[in-house]
Amino acid sequence: MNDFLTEMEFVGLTSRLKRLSDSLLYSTKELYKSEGLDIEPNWNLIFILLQENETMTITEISETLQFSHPAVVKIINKMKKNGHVETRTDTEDKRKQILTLTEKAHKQLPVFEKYWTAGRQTVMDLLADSPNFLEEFLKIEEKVNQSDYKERTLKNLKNDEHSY
Amino acid sequence: MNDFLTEMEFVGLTSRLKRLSDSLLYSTKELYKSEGLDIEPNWNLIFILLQENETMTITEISETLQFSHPAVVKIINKMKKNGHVETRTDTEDKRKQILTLTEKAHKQLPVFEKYWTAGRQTVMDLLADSPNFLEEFLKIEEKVNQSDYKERTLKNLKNDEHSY
DNA sequence: TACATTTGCGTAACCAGTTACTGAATTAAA
DNA sequence: TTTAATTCAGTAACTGGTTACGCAAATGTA
Repeated sequence: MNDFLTEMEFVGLTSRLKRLSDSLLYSTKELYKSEGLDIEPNWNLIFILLQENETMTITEISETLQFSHPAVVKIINKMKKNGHVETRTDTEDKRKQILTLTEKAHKQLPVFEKYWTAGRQTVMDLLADSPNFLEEFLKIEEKVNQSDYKERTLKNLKNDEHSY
Repeated sequence: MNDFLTEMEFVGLTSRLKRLSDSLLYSTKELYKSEGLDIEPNWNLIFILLQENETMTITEISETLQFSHPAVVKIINKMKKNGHVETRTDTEDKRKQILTLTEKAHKQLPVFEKYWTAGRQTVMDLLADSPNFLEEFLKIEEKVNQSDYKERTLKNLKNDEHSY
């Protein structure tokens, strides 16, 4: 493959992560498009949540997925436009939007699920030769969560200065 | 942490990859901003390439980094605006833009390199408890390169249908 | 009870990438 | 040698995410 970013080892990792994540994203979009499904990547997560919980609010979803709330607003607006999600304002707390799956969504779910199952299988295939990947990836996430790139780098910078 | 995406195992992986990649990206931007450096994430890759090769074209860089060429055009335009890169059209092939680092860039490089070294140290720290990560990540990249998510999922879909 | 603070969510502007298209220069082929 | 095909780079429009800001509703407090 002769990949410059791979040769860079630690330096290239961030870009490689983005490259892989983008590649999966665009490929998923293409898959749905070519198969004529009017859904998008990530929607499966919302579908799963709304199946499990019946009703949820924007904030609940954004906290569960650890997305910013405007991101969830955008996704939900698209799903409303496509007729997969309905909203009504909570009568007790009029700030809240109660989200539910529509009849149409429930009807189409079995079809969607075929694709999601195949997709899950793909991820399993991709990970087949990388038995420690999920576990080690989680460790990285936890570390970043605990202290992010900026904090860590500033600390390293300080340490380097002291080492004269 | 109680992360829904992690609980989803294979289903959540794509989103987790994006989450981590975004987190690193935004954190890097913030670092440079807070330290008053007028550079951006990824520019280090261009700097390294232009140090190693003296001159390169847009296409050469986009192939080396495996970015689309419009992405490189955008980055280079910013770097030109900041006075770190100069361009001139190749006299032999007037389509090509010859890119070089400016005097200013060379002058500032030692400062930048302090930050890049500290950043590389951060990535090493993040990977410290994940000794197989780079190796296994590479395997995933190679697999995706060889046959992407869409292709694999369509194949899985077909297999599932046959298994009635 | 009035007022300050917090919360929920919508909008705007931005960001780093993508694909699709274009035009000009080069190269290949008739 | 003319014409067709390819290549290089730039622009436009879009994507899924982000932060920053504002408004209205709910909650806490003097």
